[in-house]
Amino acid sequence: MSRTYPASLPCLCANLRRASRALTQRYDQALRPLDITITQFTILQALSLTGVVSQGRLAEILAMDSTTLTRTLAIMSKHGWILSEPGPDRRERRLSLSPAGRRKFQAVLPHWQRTQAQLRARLGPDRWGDLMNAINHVALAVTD
Amino acid sequence: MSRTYPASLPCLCANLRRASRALTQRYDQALRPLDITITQFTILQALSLTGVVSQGRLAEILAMDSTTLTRTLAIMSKHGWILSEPGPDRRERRLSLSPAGRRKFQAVLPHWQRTQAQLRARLGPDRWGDLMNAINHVALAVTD
DNA sequence: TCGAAATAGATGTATATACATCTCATTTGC
DNA sequence: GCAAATGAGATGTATATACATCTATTTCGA
Repeated sequence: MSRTYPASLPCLCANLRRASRALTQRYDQALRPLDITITQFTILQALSLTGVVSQGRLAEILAMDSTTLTRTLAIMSKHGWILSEPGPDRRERRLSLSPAGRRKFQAVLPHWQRTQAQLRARLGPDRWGDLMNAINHVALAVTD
Repeated sequence: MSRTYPASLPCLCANLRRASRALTQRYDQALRPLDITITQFTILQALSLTGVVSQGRLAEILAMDSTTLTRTLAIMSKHGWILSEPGPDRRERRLSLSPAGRRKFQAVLPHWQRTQAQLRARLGPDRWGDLMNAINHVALAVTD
């Protein structure tokens, strides 16, 4: 065990949560000057990939409770980044990026990219790829 | 991309956070009958491994802001699980498990173990080991 | 030695997260 | 066709998380 950091705890969840906190702090720090969090940027990115999508489906994609999304979308809507229209099924909200949301996404993109690139360089492309595979496999294994 | 779940987002942090949410939900669900969260159990486990430790050092071990720990420890202290005494340096708090904390940890341990074992079986021991390595490597790479 | 700088943790505030429960809309069984 | 069951999302509440700032203590430099 190093002075400042133990190699591992016995719990996979604890270790994953620790890595998640560390990474989140790093990304949030990089995005702070742009007044957006990695949580919010992730939603911009997801919407930019999916196009129009219901809140429930977006929650599924992010393995996030749909009611959590309600709160975060409220914050993002205050910034004018989100379009939310009732669908043909009028219980559901059909979400998409507003023009301001697209602009915001484009503005933040290079900062996000720089942060990813730094981390990728530090880990090496092999470890990076393995990591991406592994964590997505976990998410899958847990979800279904 | 499956119907209910996309293989991957382009952002490492987004994917790690997604896996973290999914895993946390799974562990929390398993521990719910015992009235404890995986966050709190992780602190019991960490204290059981370290013995007496300062709040700052514990925060370092968990890659968690020390002030975050203040809030979670307050909840755990209400349950009587935590001993907190001033150290020789009287700014710092020297934390350890109370007898009730040790009992709680022992009581929860088998439930945590069962959850881990299920997940490990599902992932396979190779993937499990790779995953543990990879995520701890990320935490290290980000932290120093 | 004494004042300045640094450090440990507490507190105020904002976001992130999920569950229980509620409302309203849709689907389903008869 | 209608009552019951289901489903989508909103709201109340509790925990998790971090940053800015504050207080109390310690350390450090002249």
